[in-house]
This record gives sequence, C-alpha cells and structure tokens, in this order.
Amino acid sequence: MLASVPGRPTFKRLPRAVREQQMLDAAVRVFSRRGFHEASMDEIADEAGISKPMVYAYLGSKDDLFRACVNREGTRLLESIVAVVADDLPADEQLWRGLRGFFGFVGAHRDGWAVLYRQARSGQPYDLATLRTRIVEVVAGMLRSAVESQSRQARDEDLTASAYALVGAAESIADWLADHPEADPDRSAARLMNFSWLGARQLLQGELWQPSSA
Amino acid sequence: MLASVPGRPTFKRLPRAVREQQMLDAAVRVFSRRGFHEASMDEIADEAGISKPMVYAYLGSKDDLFRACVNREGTRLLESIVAVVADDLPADEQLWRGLRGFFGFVGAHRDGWAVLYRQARSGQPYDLATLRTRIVEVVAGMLRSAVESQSRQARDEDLTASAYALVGAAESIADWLADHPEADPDRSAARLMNFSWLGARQLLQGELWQPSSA
Amino acid sequence: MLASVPGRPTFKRLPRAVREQQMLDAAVRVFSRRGFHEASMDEIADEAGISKPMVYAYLGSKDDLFRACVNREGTRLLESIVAVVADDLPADEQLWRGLRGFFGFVGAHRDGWAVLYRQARSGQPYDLATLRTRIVEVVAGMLRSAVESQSRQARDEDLTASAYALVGAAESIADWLADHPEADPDRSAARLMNFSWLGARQLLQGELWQPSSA
Amino acid sequence: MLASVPGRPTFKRLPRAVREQQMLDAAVRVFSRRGFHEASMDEIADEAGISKPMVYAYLGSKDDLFRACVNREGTRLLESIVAVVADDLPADEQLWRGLRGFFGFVGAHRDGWAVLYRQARSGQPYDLATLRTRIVEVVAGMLRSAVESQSRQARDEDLTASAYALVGAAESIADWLADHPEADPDRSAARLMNFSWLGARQLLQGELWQPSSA
DNA sequence: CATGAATGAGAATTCATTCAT
DNA sequence: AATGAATGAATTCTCATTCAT
Repeated sequence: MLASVPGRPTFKRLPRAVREQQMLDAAVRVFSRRGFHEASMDEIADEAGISKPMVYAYLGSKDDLFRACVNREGTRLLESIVAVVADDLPADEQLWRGLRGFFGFVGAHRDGWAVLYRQARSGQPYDLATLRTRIVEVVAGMLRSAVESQSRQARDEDLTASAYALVGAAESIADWLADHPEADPDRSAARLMNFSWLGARQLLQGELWQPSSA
Repeated sequence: MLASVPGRPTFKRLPRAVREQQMLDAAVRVFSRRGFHEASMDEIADEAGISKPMVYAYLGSKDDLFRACVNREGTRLLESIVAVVADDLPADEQLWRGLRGFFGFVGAHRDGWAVLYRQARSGQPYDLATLRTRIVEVVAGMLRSAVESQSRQARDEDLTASAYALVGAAESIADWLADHPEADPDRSAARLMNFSWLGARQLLQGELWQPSSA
Repeated sequence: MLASVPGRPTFKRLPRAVREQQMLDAAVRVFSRRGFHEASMDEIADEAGISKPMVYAYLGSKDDLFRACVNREGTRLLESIVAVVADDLPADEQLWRGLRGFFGFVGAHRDGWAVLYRQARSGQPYDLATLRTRIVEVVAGMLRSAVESQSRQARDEDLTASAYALVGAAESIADWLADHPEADPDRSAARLMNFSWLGARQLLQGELWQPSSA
Repeated sequence: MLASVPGRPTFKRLPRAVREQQMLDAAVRVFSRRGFHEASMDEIADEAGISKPMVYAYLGSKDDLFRACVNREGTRLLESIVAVVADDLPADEQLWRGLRGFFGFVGAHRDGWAVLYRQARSGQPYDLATLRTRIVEVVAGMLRSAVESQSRQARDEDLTASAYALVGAAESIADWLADHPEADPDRSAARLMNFSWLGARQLLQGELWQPSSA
C-alpha cells in the first residue's frame, strides 16, 4: 500500500547497512543543530524515521552513536584532504591543495563539520582530539619538510606552534563558512592561503599569492 | 534569633556584591571542568559554599548564571587586550601588544578561557558569538587602519577573513596553552606574531619579526 | 532453495519435540544463572542456538516458557522421589528412599533445582506453590500412615507442620548441596535422615517436648 | 489549610529521619508483594506518599533501597532472637526461646519476612546470605555447646548440617505462617520445637539412624 | 537572609513481543 | 520452518527549579 504511493518511498524493513547510514545521517544533523547534550535519542530516532530501539540495537548508546558520527565525518574529512595532497609537490602547492580539500569538505558537509568542530570539542575526549592532533601533525610535517628542503633548521616547538596556528585559522574560517551557505569554499581557501603563506605584512603591502596551477 | 545564641558563630552575612562574585568564581570553575550541561546547580552551589536557593535568588536560572560567567570573563578578556593597545601605534606593535594581552589573560585565567572558548561555543547562542564577533571586528579594524595608512584599498571581506584567521589561530594556540600550565604566554604570543605577521613563506626562509620595544 | 545449494550444509530441520527440549534445556540454564527477570529472551534464544521467533512459536511467552521449565523440572523431581518410594515399606525406609531420591535429583540437576527453588519462589504464583504443596502432602501422608500403623491419633495440623518442617529442612540442605558440587548427595540424605527421623520417631510414639518455663 | 482537616495528617515537609522510615515502610510493603524486579520505584514512591526524587535523594538507587530494607528487617529479626536468648540457659530452653522470637517476628512483620526470605534470596547476593549464614552459625554454635556439655564429640559437618536443617525447617514453617494470618506464632514454635528437639536430643546423645537395607 | 524539603518533566536504556520476507 | 527487522511500553534515574520554614 504505502509502497504504491508514488514519491513516498517505503521506509520499512531495510537491510542493516542502509539503516545504519540513515541513522548516522540523522544523528549528524541532530547533533549538529542541537549539540551533544541537547540532542535527544528520541529526536534522532524521529529524524531517522525509525524507532529508538533500532538505534540502540544497531549503534549502541548515545556515546557510541556520537563517536560513530565523529568517526565517519572525521574519516571523510581526512580523506578529503589526503585525496588531493601529493607528497612530491612544493610546500605552497601542498598547502593550497590541502586547504581547498578542507574547505571543500566543510562547504559540502556543513553538519558534519559542526559535529566535528563545535560539538565534539567541548565534551568528552572523543577521538576528535586524536583527529585534530593528527591533522596538526600532518601540517607540522608538511612545514618541516618544507624547511628541510631549504637546508634549514627549525625548532620543533616553533613548527608545531605554526601548525596549530594554521589549523586554528582554518577552523575559524571554516566556521564562518559553515554559517554562510552562499560563500564559495575556494575563495575562503584562497584568502587563508594568502594570509598564512604571505603573512599580514605582505598582505598589507598588497602582495598576493598566486596558485601556480589551475 | 540564631545569631544571638552565644558561642555559635554568626553565619557570615556577606554583602550581596561579594557573594555574587564568590558564586561566579565557583560557577566558572565548575563550568570549566564539567561543561555547561554536565555542570549541575548542586555542584555549583556546593563549590560556592552556599545553598542552591541563594544562587537562584542572586543570579537567576542556570542559563542566566552561565551568561553572567561568560559576560564577566569576556569583559575581562576584552579589557586585557584593550588596556594594552593604543590606537596611535604602528600596526605590528598593536598586534603584538594585543596578542600579549590575550595570551596573558588565557595564562592567568585558564578556567575563564575554558568557559569562553570550549563551553560557550558548542551550545546555545550566548553572548559569546557577540564577544567573538566584537574581537574579530576590533582586529579587522586594526588591519583596515593599517591598510589605509598605506593609502591602499582592500576589500572588506578580505580584511574580515584575515581577522577571522588571526583570531582562530590565536584561539588554537591559546587552547594548547591552557592545557600546558608550564608554557610561557609571551613565548606563545611571539610565535603567533611571527607566523601571522610574516607568513609561512617568510618563516620558512628563516626571517623573524622583532619587537621594536621591550 | 537454500537447502539445495551444494556444499552448504542443510540447516537442521529438527522435529518439533527435539527442538522444544533443546529450548527448555537452554531456558533452564539461563533462568538458573540469571533468575527469571534478569533472563532475557535474547539470551535464551542464543543459548538454544535459535532465533527468538522460534521460541515464541514453540513455547509461547516468557511466562509460558518459565512455567514449562518449572513443570518439566518439577515433574522430574517428583518422579525421582516417587520412583523409589513404595507404599508398603516401613515409614523410615520410605523417608530414607525419598530423601535419597530428592538429593539425588538436586545433585544431578543443579540448574533445575535452582529454577525450582530459588527462582520460582520469589515471584509469580507459578505452579511451584502447587508442586511444593504436593510434596508436602505426600510427606504428610507418609507420616500419617506411619502414625496410624501404630494405632495412634495425631492432629492433622501437627502432621502438616512436621511435613513442612521436613520439606524445609530438605530444601535448605539441598540448597547448600547445590552450591557444593563436590558434596555427596547420599551423605546429605543420611544427615537429614538422622536429624529428622530420630525426632519424627519420638513424635510418632507420642512423646512431646515441654517447655520448662512459661 | 490541609493541616486543619481533622483526621487527615499533613504529609508535608517532614524531617529527613521520619521520611526515611516512611519510605522504608512503603518499600518493604511493595517489595513484599511484588518482588524486587516487579516493584517499580514509582509504586514505592506512591505508596510512601512522596515523589520519586525524594526516594533517590534519601535512599539512593533501587538496589540501595532494597539493601536498606533487607538491612533494617534483618537487624530487627536478629534482635528479636537475640533479645530473648541467654547464653547460660540449657540448650533446649535456648532453642525454644529462639524459635519463639523468630516466629514472633515473622508473625508481627509478615512483609519484612517476605522481603527477607522470598525476595532477597533469589536475586543478587545482598547481605542476606550473610544474615542467613550468621543465623546458621548461631544455631550451630548452640548445638555444639550442647554437645560439649555432654562431653561428646561430633563432627563439625554434621552439626552444620543439622543447623541448616533446623533453619530451613523454621523458614519453611515461617513461610506457611506468613500466609496464614490467623495462625498463632507460639504454636508454630512449639510444633517445630517438638519436631526438631526430639530429634536433636537423640543426636546429641549419640544415637544414629541406620538404613536397614543397602 | 538562608536553607532543607520537595517535585514536574524529561532523559537514556531495555525488553517482551510481532511482522514481513 | 525460520529469521532479521522493527517497535510500544516501561523503568531507572537526574536535574533545574521552587516552597515553607
């Protein structure tokens, strides 16, 4: 009966893998707009078009569910970056590509970003700390190899601090991007590239960084 | 009645203003270590050494209380920055002073910083968004005046983006600082100054920014 | 269909009676270790190696299932006793055989005993009350016929009380036995026989204990 | 207003100690008639004429509450026995008094007995196991001293078994008593005394029953 | 001023039970 | 015959908030 109504998909008796993704989608949306604590399992189940016990059966407790969201979105984010970065490129090109990947993800998955950045941060130390640390380390590594390619020395602490600064700057702009749906992710990437690569002084003097490709 | 019983110490009937500060101190500590939702009014009252009804009588609901915390700490933070910045200084000097003020506050008020940054973010739209926007605007204004002093034009959006980047970078490093009590705030300020003022390229080439004063 | 796929073992399509016994075995084990309420239908189905709907199809609701367990174990227990008692034996011999049968069952079916005694007791008025009453009546009858064989009178209430005492004593020792797998059931039977028979004999002979005071 | 209605006691704002006893009374009644698992905190709160949060505030979780019930009733039971037993009396007199104390408690606190015996048994190992063991040990000690007063030897295991039998018999009769409000506790005590003492006396005198066959 | 006593409302979680395939 | 998918209905427990003293 229901199935015969055109345009209204039957939501019944789907295989587990499909349902799990639906649930995760719903959970990401709800966590994104409410935050971890304000989100209720009831609302998530509703949003997924399913009853609460199914959520528990498939994805466990609220904590488990949240972790699963963070993991999925975190993995996607990492992949968005890793997919476009190639080790043998010059440092600025790598940074540029990394930023485009990053802002591209944020623009395309605003809810996922909100869960990762706004929600996961404040609470219990989910794997997010790990994820962020990993990103920071990747960036730090990138900087280090760039430095070494110039036969220079740099204190590790300084590199790490720069990486933190860079990641924080990216997050901050991503946050603004997530709240401005009309904004262009690539443009955000370019702006941050200029700021971080050239520095405020250069910017103030009107200098601009230009992508060598594309 | 009770107070008149000899040998029984009179309960301190402190003036309202003092009590309120005690409560806010307690609330900031508790919100800082638990987060908004995990913090219970019971724990806050306990920490303040008073009974719950007093908290409600003086500071209103939990939301009100949290807002009061954010306001007080936010104001202090702004003051830490404003106090050291003078409009007629060159841009780099202003930035340098602003960063020192900022990291100084974070180092001295780790709990306050945690409430402002980690907790207030995730949830309800408290005045924090406002506070952050105000800081961003201050920084953007600083950049604009610097640009204009060079008789140049710059698109407002670009300036804003740079301000966001700068604030985000500062927050990120502040966050790291809050978790490393042994770290030196001034050193953090210097690192970020280098990064943001000179840019990654300059840094990679070994250039360094030097404070003209102090 | 599935069964016709070569190389894929045919799922055992066991006859209903066999399946039911498997389920009851599993249920007795689970009820024994968890108690009625803590036992979940999931765990029982798991233990039986079948899916839940089968349990419902064959044995009905959880209550039904529990009743079925109690019935089966209760019947076995009664049979263990009845099988060895013969009406024409002297009273002490009957009691001795009855106790041996009883403790023999407990030693051999610890799970069954636990279900009967520990679990069924606390809750709903299953047939257990009936079972116990039946046992008490059997014992009371045994005592009565012994008395009458001595041409004596005894108040029915006193006989019933003695039967209760005897059954309670047996249960108490059985309980201890169920927790001590190394203990010898026959030895327990002999101990209780000594305790109860020497008393019962005096009673049967009309002797009475009198309080020295009051 | 409410307080002025005669015959309708005001149930409001009682001191903690009073409320706790009311709650325990209610809990014992509900646990007694429903069993641990079937009893809901809602029903207990209702029965106590109070809201659930108060129960949690004063007595903790459902487990804690149950433990508190068992403790209170167990203590009362022990006191009922200890109060009337005096070490320097002859063994039979001690046993007689102990039984009267025991059955007196059961007759006067049927609900308490039900909680102790029927409910606490089946579930988690609350202190009840301890309580019962303690009682068994007391009885065993009583028997041992009686034996030794006759300069005889007895194997400890046999004494323990007799104690178990005695306690089990008492519980069994108590159970019957709890279901027959019109019955006289003292009469039950006398019946069990007869049954057990006449047996115990023979035992104490070294008599043994021997199986005629096997 | 100050507080112990009290609660309404809602949250997570579980479980017996049934459908649709 | 057999099962994975699905849920209604409880249940325990917590918390912000308010009286009555």
